[in-house]
Amino acid sequence: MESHMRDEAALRAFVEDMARLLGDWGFPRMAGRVVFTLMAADERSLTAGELADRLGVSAAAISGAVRYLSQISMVAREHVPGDRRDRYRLVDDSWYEVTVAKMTLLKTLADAADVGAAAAGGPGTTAGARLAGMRDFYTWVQDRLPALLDQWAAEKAAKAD
Amino acid sequence: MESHMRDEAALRAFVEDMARLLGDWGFPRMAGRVVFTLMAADERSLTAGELADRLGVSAAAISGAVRYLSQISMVAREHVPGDRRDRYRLVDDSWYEVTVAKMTLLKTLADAADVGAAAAGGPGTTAGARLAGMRDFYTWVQDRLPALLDQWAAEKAAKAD
DNA sequence: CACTCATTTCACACAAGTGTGAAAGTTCGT
DNA sequence: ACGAACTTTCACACTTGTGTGAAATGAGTG
Repeated sequence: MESHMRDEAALRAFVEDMARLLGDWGFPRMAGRVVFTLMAADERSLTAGELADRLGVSAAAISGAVRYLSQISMVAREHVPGDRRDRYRLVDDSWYEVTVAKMTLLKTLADAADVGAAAAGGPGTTAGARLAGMRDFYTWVQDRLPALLDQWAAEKAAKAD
Repeated sequence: MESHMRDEAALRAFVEDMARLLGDWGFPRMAGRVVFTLMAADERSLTAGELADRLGVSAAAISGAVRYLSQISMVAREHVPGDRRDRYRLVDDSWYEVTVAKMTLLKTLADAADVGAAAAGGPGTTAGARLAGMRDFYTWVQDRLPALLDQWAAEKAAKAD
């Protein structure tokens, strides 16, 4: 049946697309490739060698990428005793986690805007009022995001029944 | 009164911080500096020369930045007749607009995930199900963002009464 | 302990982005 | 039309990120 056929060429293109997309957003390209190779894998985990093979890149590139991804808790390293190879596994819902993590940017923006508003002379000045407005917007959005994400989790759980 | 004093040094630091922050997210640094110099200005608009002076950068750098910012509709160029200098003004709520614009990324991500899910063999496969989950998440968030932003606009309008 | 396979580190090449100075192009006032 | 003020374009230097091959390190096996 067609719907159960893996289109390897299309998947490679997909991985590359996503890596480029994340790359535009400041995410290291190779790390993006690794994440989406794992996403696109039917196996639960892959070795560094498998990742290198599927991506056609050097072992060194994989090494750097998985180190980065481990640090930010996006992949887990599984050391199987009795095997020289480490296995790498995606942390559950890692793209969800990434999204959440990226949202800390909102707090950073809000904080910076607050500092700027004060430096501009407070809300009594044109610039101060403008920067305070920016701060309020990002603060407001940030405050409401957790509830939004909870709602997603709840709907997903309901669907799974 | 202290609260009406501009702290120029702190504002320059603020501008640089924000530019670096946006830079990490794929936004051109100099364009970021220009945006936040305008945000931090009490004047409604600034000339290229004023921007260059305040930032301590070359006129060429300003030229490139405002061209970029005009293209993405973040600053408006105001050509005052009888004056050789162009004036640059922030489009209202431009940081809000930027945020909204960036959210188109969610659709791009969802679309790419959909393609990936199909290439992986559909929801019957491990990878296909995983990618479909990613697609569903981004689609869901994207669907709910407009309402969230409308709510902000409504609350802001209510406060302004 | 020596052997072998897997991973990491390192120096390098290559590509992309960033900002500058100088020259060229525009626009207004006279 | 000329000159002055302002802006844009261009070639260059500098920095940063990216991935490679080769050497070094680490881990299991006989």
